[in-house]
Order: sequence, then C-alpha cells, then structure tokens
Amino acid sequence: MRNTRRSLTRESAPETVRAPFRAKRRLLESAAMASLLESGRTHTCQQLRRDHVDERVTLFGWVHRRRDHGGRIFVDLRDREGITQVVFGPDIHQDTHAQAESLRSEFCIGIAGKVVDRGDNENPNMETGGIEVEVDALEIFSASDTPPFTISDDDRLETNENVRLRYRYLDLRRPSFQRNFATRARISYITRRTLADLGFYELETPYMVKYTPGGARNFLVPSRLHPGSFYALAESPQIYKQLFMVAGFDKYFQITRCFRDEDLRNDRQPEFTQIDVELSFATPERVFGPMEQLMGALWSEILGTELPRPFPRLSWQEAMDRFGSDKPDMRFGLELHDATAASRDCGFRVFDGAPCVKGLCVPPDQAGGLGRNQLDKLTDFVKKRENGAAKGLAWVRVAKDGSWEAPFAKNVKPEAKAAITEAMGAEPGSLMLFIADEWETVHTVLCALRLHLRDRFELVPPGAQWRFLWVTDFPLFEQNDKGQWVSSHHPFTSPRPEHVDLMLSDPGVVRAQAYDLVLNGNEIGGGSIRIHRSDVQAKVFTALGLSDEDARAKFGFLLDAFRYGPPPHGGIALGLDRIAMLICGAESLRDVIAFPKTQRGQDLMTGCPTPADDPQLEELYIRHRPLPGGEGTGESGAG
RNA sequence: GGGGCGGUAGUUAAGUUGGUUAUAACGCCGGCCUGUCACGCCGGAGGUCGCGGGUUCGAGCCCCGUCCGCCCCGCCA
Repeated sequence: MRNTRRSLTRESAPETVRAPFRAKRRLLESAAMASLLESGRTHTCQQLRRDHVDERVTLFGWVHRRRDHGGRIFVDLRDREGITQVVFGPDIHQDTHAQAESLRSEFCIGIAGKVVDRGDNENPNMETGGIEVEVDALEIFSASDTPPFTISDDDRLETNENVRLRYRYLDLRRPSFQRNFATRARISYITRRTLADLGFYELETPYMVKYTPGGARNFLVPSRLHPGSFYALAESPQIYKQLFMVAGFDKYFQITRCFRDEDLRNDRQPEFTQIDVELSFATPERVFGPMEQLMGALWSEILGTELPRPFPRLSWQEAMDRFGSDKPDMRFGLELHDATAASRDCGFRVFDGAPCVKGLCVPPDQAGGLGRNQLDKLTDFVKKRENGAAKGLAWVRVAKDGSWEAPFAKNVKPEAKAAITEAMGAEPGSLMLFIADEWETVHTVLCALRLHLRDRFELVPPGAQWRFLWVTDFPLFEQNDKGQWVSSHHPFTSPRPEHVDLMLSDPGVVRAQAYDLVLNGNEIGGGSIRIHRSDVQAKVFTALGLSDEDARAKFGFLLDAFRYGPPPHGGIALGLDRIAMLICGAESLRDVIAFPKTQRGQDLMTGCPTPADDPQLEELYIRHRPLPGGEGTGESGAG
C-alpha cells in the first residue's frame, strides 16, 4: 500500500520511453554481474587514500547520494566502514556512464575502476576526500524504492521515531548506527576475551524456566505438552548460576538475554542483555577486581581512556545521605545538607513538623540565575515527583549580611537561621532549597532536584568524564506498601556476618553484602555475595514471612542443592546495553539495540505482539477473557 | 494506573478569530548541465490534516472519545 504511488511515478512514464535502452542495459548488467561479484571487492569504502592512486579497485556498497551533472555523475558510495566518491563519465567509460543514469538512492551496487587523485577538488570533510574512483564497470546488485527517509546522521533530516522503527533496517544503515553496533560487537568480544583469560567459563542457562514469584513480572510461555502449565522467560539466570557454583565450575560468565514484563523507559527494554558473572570462594573484593579489570579493558581499548583503579566505594547509607540516591552522579557536587537538627523548634511549622529537613545549597554564581519565576517552576517540579509526595519546596536566599530573603523568613527564629545557614554550608548570595518531609521523600525528591539543576546549569564540566563507583552495603530488606519485609535484592543475598542475628529483631538495619556498579548516575551492574549456609537462609525466609513449606515449594531444588557442600559464592550482573549506550554516547537504549520495542512493548516493524490464532490457542488449552474495552475478539494489534 | 509533549504531502515543518483552491523546504518524476560533494537551473506530480463522533451555514483549527510515538512518576535492579 505505502509504496504504490511512488513506484507508479517512477516506473510508468519512463518505462515506455526507455524500453529499448533498458533491455540493452540489462545485458550489460548481467555481463558485469558475473565478473564483479565473482572477483570480490578489493577495498572497503573507508580505505582508499592518495597512496592508492592508479590502483584498480572494486568497491561494493549503497548509493548514499548521487549528483548528476550530465557529463559527470558523482556517487557517494557507502558501506559499513565509510564513504568513497566514485565518478562516471562518457570519457571514462561510455556505456557505464549511461548505465549510471539509472542509479538512485540506496541502490546496492558494485563498481570497479581506477583510483585518481582529486587534486584541488579534494573534499576535506571526507576521510577519503583526497581521491575518487573513475568507474569503468558498474554492477547493480539491486534497485531500491525511494526510502521513506534519508539515510543520514544530519539533524536537519531527523525523522519521527515511529517511522524510523517501522523501517528499522533502513535506520540501521545510518553511519551512527553502524558505528554503535561495531562498538557493541567490540564490547562483547573484549568481555569474552577478558573474562575467559581470567579463567571464567562461558556457560549457558535456560531461557524457559520455572516461574519464581517476587521481583519483576515474568513473561509466561504456555506448555503444549503440559496443558495449563507455563514456563517463565528468565528474568535473569540467577538461580542457575548459583547451581553452577554448586556444580563446581568455580568461575562462570555469560552474555545473556533477560526478560522482564515491566513498563519501559528510555533505559529499560523488556528484553535486554546482561554480562552475568558468578564465582566461588567470593568476597565482594574478589568480584570487584575482575569487573574493574573488564571495565578498564573496555574503556582503554574502545575509548583510549585509562580508568583509575580501584574504583571508589561508597556505602549505600553515605550515598543516600550525601546524594539522595543509590546511584549518584559523582561528576559534580551540589551535595545534600542535613538541616534537621539545626531546624528543630525553629518556629517555621513546615520544618518543625517534619521528621527530616534537608536541602541543596546553590552557590552564589548560579543562584543569580534563579529568579522568582524559576523558583516557582522548581516548586512545580518537585511537587510532581514521586506521584506528588513532596508538598513543596522551601527556598531561602542568603543576603550579603547573612540575613534571609524567603517567604517564610519572619517565621524563623534568628538563632535557628544562623544554625541552618551554617548546616547548609551557605554563604552570602547562596540559594538554599529545602525539602521537609519523610526521610524517603526528602531524599528521592532532592536527588531528582539535584539532577535537574545539573542539566539546568550544565554542572558537569565538558569533556568525557567517567566516574565509576561501587555502592556497597545495601539494606538486606525493605518494606513494601503493605508494611511487609521483602528482599531488596533477592532472597539469596547474604547479610553482613555481624548482622545475621539482627534479621528477626531489627530487619531494617541489616545490611547486605550487596553492591551496585554505578557510572555517572547510571546503575550499570549489581550483585551480591550469596547465602551458602542453610541456617542463615532459613532465618532470611523467616524474616520474609516464608514458611518452610512455602520456601520448599518455591526454591526446593535450590535448597536441596545447597545440602551438598555449596561453596561460598557471589557474583554480579552488568547491563551490557547500558554500558554500550554510555560508551557510544547514545541517549537511548534504542540506539544500541538493533530491534527495540516501543514504550508500549511493540515492535513496529513486525507489528508484534499479535493476537494468537484460535487453533494455536486450542492446542495450548488457552482461552482468554474478554479484553478490556473490547468484545473478546483478540482485536488488539497495531492499527 | 497517572502527568507532560507530539501526530498536516514520502520526510520535516507552517497554518492567524473557525471562512473561498491547505503552504514551504527537502525528497520524488521529467528536462538541461563535465567538478559536484546538502551540486545547480527549469518544469511537474504528490493530501483520508492519526481515527471516530459532535458543535457550526462552514472544522486542520472548537468540544468529546479513541489509537500511535516520545519523556517522566508509579512499577522495575
């Protein structure tokens, strides 16, 4: 449907006029076909330089752009490596020049000819701009419909994402994508080489696994052989890699796909790739070492950057206190300051009534950029975060004499003002921004505000900075919205040994031997030391409110395995897609995943997911309920 | 589940208070052109204004609903 009109305009009119010419050209094409493809290309479209002048070369690629001057036709020939200008002319080769008149964008062709120096006509904007190829043989491997958008990295030709996703194979032809996927391939290669050299076995685990409750929502796969039963797509190889340790494999890694049926984001896809690692006789440091080595190899070989090692470590508590985040962006300051103690009984009801009062102190040189209007916008910003958890933003401008300019200034006792100003590290001209609320709200909102100001004031100095960070000692448990204790990481995470006895009496303070690898505010990996002692595991299940029967039903096979001499072990999983995104400088995960899904989980190219046929469903003994808002016809496909 | 931005020619966009034949650029088609490199010049074709309903003498524009894309919160390590 979509190309009918275009092909008509292209084909119909000239077909009659040019029929004899075309017949002749077909003969020429078929004659060339045998030779060029057969003999193969001699170079890529990136290689030729002045050194190659006078050589006879063969290039294969796509018509990137065509400039027809009548007596001269210039074609920019593009392959995955680069672009080379090739030129046709009657004085170079009469028939080939005539043949080249039919070339259009994205035709896939092969050319042969002589490399010539462009002399004064060189193009300094092209790496191959010093030369061109004078073509004496052209082979059109295949023609192309007019592409729906121009294959280019030029911002001025930017196309809507839905169109690009529908023609993903064309979008991927752009030079920037070609580069990203070349980089991604190198990341995979360097990862395999580095970890293999360190003695890790690359082993595979199943994708179709037993459903385990908790954590992310699973995709389900119905079993035909067991009607009414389902596999789950693995949300991670977690349990299997632990069983590898029980099996005595000692060190394992895998570059593997994981599946999670949760809502999508810029940096979250329903299927994504992890570098999954586990090792026996592990301590956190024995996990960090190889991972730092891996990161070092990636950054060194791909970006030419030598990362300072070891990476800094920060406890979860300190990360939260100072940055309000368990994945702080360490490239700039603007840390959180605690004014809770200083503002006790200060007279301002909002502060007095809050369990936690903390804030950011914007230094004088940036504070000037925040007028009343801007502050109102910041207030709106914080009110909208976390489903509107924060009730407002309190701001104070510190005047030259240290006095306060703030809507509520006269409510606050003078001695409290001084104490708060001091606690915030403010000086004359500073702007203090406070959130007074529950501990969690204060920190999450200030974290969001901190990142917002980072972007607003461009607080990250220009130039690539890579601030890796290990965040350690996460809480072992957290409370869900029903007040139940649940695992922060997963139930096999080991508590710090000295906290084992606190698990039942004071679960909230127990810290886990769990850690995240953070880079510039992005979580790029996370892992833990696992529990290998059944008495400790039993206490965790008790703390989680899991009965023996429940635990056996859910994880019986693992508990059984752990009765046979499990080694102490631990590991980590790194997000390969996110790492690729950061190394490539991409803004979205979609830029480093070849065939991504949209935010609603669809593949716009294939149109999936699609309703299943009745016979398929019948075979699986599946019948779905009436669809929301529909008649139950399964009508939910793309429109 | 919630908030925000967007959807007009193949593509990117403009479109006034609701008013006659919906504009432009790029692309496409035809012609010309031997040094372009975002080639240039002349001519031409191309529209279900996302979809459905409503208000109106009249809707791209106003109202209601709905679909799709992106960003964010919840959710998710």
